[in-house]
Amino acid sequence: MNARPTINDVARAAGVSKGAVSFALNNRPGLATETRERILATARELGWTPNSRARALSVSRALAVGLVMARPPETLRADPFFPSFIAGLESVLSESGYALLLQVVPEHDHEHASYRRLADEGRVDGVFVTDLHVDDTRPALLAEIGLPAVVIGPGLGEAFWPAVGVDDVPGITDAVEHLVGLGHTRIAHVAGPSAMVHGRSRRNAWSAALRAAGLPEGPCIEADFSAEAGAAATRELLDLNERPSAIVYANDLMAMAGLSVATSLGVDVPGDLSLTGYDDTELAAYVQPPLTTVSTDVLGWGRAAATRLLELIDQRPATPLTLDPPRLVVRGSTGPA
Amino acid sequence: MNARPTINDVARAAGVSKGAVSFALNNRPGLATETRERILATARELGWTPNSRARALSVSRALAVGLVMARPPETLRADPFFPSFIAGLESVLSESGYALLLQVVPEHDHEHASYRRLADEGRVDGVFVTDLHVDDTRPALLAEIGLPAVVIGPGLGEAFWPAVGVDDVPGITDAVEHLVGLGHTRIAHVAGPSAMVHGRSRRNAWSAALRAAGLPEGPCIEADFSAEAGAAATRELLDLNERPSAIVYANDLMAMAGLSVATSLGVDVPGDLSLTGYDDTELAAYVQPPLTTVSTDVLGWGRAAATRLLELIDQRPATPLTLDPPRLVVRGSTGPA
DNA sequence: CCGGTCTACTAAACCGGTTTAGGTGTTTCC
DNA sequence: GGAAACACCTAAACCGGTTTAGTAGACCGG
Repeated sequence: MNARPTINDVARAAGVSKGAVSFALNNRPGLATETRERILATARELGWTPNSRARALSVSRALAVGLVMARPPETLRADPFFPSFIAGLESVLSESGYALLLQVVPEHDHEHASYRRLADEGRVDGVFVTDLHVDDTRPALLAEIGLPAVVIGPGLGEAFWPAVGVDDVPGITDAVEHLVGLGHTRIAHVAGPSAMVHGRSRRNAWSAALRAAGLPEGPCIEADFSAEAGAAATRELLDLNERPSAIVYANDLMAMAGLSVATSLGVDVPGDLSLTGYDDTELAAYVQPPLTTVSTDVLGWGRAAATRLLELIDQRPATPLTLDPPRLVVRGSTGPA
Repeated sequence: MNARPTINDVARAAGVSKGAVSFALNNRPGLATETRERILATARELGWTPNSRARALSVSRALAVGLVMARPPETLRADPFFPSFIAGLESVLSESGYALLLQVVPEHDHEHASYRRLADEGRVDGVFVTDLHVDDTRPALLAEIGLPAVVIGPGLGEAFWPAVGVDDVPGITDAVEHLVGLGHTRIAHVAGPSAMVHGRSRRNAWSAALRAAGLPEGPCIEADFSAEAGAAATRELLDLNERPSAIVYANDLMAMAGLSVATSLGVDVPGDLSLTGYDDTELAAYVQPPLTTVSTDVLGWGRAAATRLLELIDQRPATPLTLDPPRLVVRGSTGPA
């Protein structure tokens, strides 16, 4: 039944020692070419595959890396980020024989325990850290544990911490400039939580772009990336005495919810109000009017993050990684002021 | 640095043999209470944690299970299913000390190789199978390999294959009955791929519900669960000489895209046309009008699937699992005919 | 006082690989 | 011609647990 051949079986069949087989399989020097080939042939014949459990033990490596998602499932639910990101990670990891271990913890608090456990049990050789908070304590924890980690987030200098910079500044800047070009002067922002790095950085980018255009900072409402909060924020903005003529949202979900609110209040988009999102969700192109938004190369981030983490684990020097910059996709939700 | 204490260290510190420590930690009989407690105290003192690599090797178990997602990242992107499902899996797995291993393969073809590799390398003790196709060959493959597996999908008898039945019939039935109750007689369906089990089963449910109501089968267009296809299908339906007065979509994404198409064509929803979705995506409640849809307990499926798989792996008898049935959520997108 | 049973533990094998320390037999070099 | 160098391979230790076989000592009955 479970008679998967071991390295011992191969050794016996090839008439050599266990060690010789290991040498041959990892093509290390010290074997006659003829012997090496005989061993490899035997291994192939027997259908031998390495047992990663045994290997992991003997090389003191887990041959796996971890991704901890610390959010309530509800927030996770609509996130367009993870599936693509994971696909990107996987494309690199699987080629190096690494597996991806996933953990979901309901609350931020549990996350520390989660990382510690992964490390203590020797389940992973490194981890990815996403959704970085301002003053996040995880980097310190991971440094203390000595677990290689790559942070995925905007605007972190490589010097500060091994990170894959997912720079969202240019995307937001482009969106604001696009709106400015259309003649808008009152440009509002519906932000993500200011406690989160990517919430804050998008807000700062919006603010900086307005300043650069010589415009006053429009109203800004802090939300939490959810549809509900996006809808509420939009209602609030439309209730203002001096309505904004354009709103830059920190993600598509809030933008699409906002679009519905505007429509239901009889506000014409883009006639009376222009909207932009962020993420370029699949649905964004199919709402009415189609959403102008920022498309990002999440798959590419995944690949980059995985590449960097493997380099870190193997203590190789970091190779330069090129990430496609975010790209503004202009659709129907933005128009002249 | 990496001086995590091993069972040997504990043994030495407690002045006993390695085996005794193992006995104590797995509280097996054959140790004096006093000795056992001394060992446990020492282990606690030293901060010992089990090395799951070593354990995995010696018990010939991976202590991990796998989930293979075989879809192009684009399709994966907008899927509301996976994040919640994974959260459900994790809540059960982590309690049993199992890890979840994720694989993403770009095409369906690679999936077989993927499962085989996971099994051959001894990385997992079992797997979950989702997105079942009609005439899917994976169950046969997994049976051949001898890898425990749980299929997640609608309408599969437990007898046929260890499965967690995610029955979508009642949800679709409720939707159709709701529309019938509102006086609709021409009820169309925008289906998922008929090659996929959950595409087909939802279509059959729609068809059966109409028959039960004594209504003729309305037009049905096969799509692929994507926003683009949903929009196209809707356009096609609205172009018919005899327009349907209601459309039942196989998922929310297509329904929301369809809603936008209807709106842009000047068709009033729900005045001229009623629409229902499936999934109860976060955004569904925030489009205009809010989408009537079917809410499902994806988290619960995850928990159930994980529970069943662990039972299978441990060769324990299957406990009965209660799954919350899908629930129709009536919102603004449906109204009197 | 001796053989048998029971308790409480130890020693050692084992899981399936990797890696290091030898150990042959042949070649090389002075 | 003998020692050193080398190529090629084996034996055995090791990773950190689990598990089995075995043993020392206490206890018991006759």
